[in-house]
Amino acid sequence: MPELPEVEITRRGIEPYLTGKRITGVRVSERRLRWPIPLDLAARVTGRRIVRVVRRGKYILIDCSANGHAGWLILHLGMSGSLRIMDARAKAQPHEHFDLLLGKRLLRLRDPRRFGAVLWEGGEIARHPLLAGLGAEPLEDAFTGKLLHAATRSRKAPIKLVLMNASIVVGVGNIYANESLFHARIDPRAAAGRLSLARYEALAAAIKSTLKRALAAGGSSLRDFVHSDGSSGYFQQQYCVYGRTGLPCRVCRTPILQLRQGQRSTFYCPACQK
DNA sequence: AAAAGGCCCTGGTCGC
DNA sequence: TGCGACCAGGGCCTTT
Repeated sequence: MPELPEVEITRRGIEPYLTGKRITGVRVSERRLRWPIPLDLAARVTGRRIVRVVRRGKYILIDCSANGHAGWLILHLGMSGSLRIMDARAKAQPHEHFDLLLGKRLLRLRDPRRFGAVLWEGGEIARHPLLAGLGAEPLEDAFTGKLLHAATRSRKAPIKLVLMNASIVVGVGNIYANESLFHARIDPRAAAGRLSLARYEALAAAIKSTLKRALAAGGSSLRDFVHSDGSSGYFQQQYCVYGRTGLPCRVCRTPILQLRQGQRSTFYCPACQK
C-alpha cells in the first residue's frame, strides 16, 4: 500500500538508526517474498558499515559500499510492508520475515502479503534491473509538465494508467493518481497523448502538491517511528475522490463516480474533471 | 512499441 | 456462526 510519501517517511524514520552503523547479521524467517531473499545475503552484508539510506521510487536503498566495493541492500515494501527499528532482543511476530541486525538494535520488515522484497546489488545500483527502467522522481525539479507532455506524445492509454506507469513517473500509486487528477481537473479517461502542455503543467503541479501534502501529514509520525506499531498504512488525510464513490464532490457537490481502469478502481468527479 | 491481462499474496468485508 | 467469494494493491511478466 505504501506510495512514495509513505516510503519516504519510512526512509527518514529509519535513516538515523542506520547511517554509520555496522551490520552484524541478518535473520530470515520467511524467504518467499516478491522474490526470494538471496541465500547468500548474510555473507554479503555482515560486517559492512552503512553509508547512507536513499530512496528511488518506492525502493529504499541502503548503501553499504566500502573502499571502492559497491554494495546495496534493496528494500521494497510492496503493498503491506513496513519497517521498524527494534531492540535486538525483540522476538519476531507472525509476518515479520526479515531483520537486519545492527548490534543492539535491528531493522525489521513486517509484510503480511509478502509483495515486498529484500535484495542485494553488488555493482552499480542504478543499473539494477529493477531500477534501470524507472522514470522521473516527481518531487525533483526535473519533473515538469514539459517532461510529462514529451513522454506521452505517442500514448493513447488513459492518463490515469500512464501516471501509474513507473517507467514514466515513479511513486504515484492508485490513491495519489486519483487525487492528483482531481486537483488538476483532468478526466482520468483522457488519452494521454491528447492532453495539452498546459494541462500537463497543471498535472505535474498537482502531483507535487498532493505528494508533499501527504509527506507533511506523515512527518508527524516520524518522532514515534521506533515506538509506533509500524502498520501506519496511509496517513490520516482527507481524500477528495479516492474511496468516495457516491459522496458529494468537495468542490461542486456532484456525486463522485467510480470505474475500473486496468483492473484498478478509479474515482473522479464528472463535473470538475473534463 | 504499446496495451492489456495475469500473477504473486493475505487480511478484511460481505452475502448467504 | 461459518464459509466462500471477492476486493485491495505494486509491478513484473507474458501475450496480443
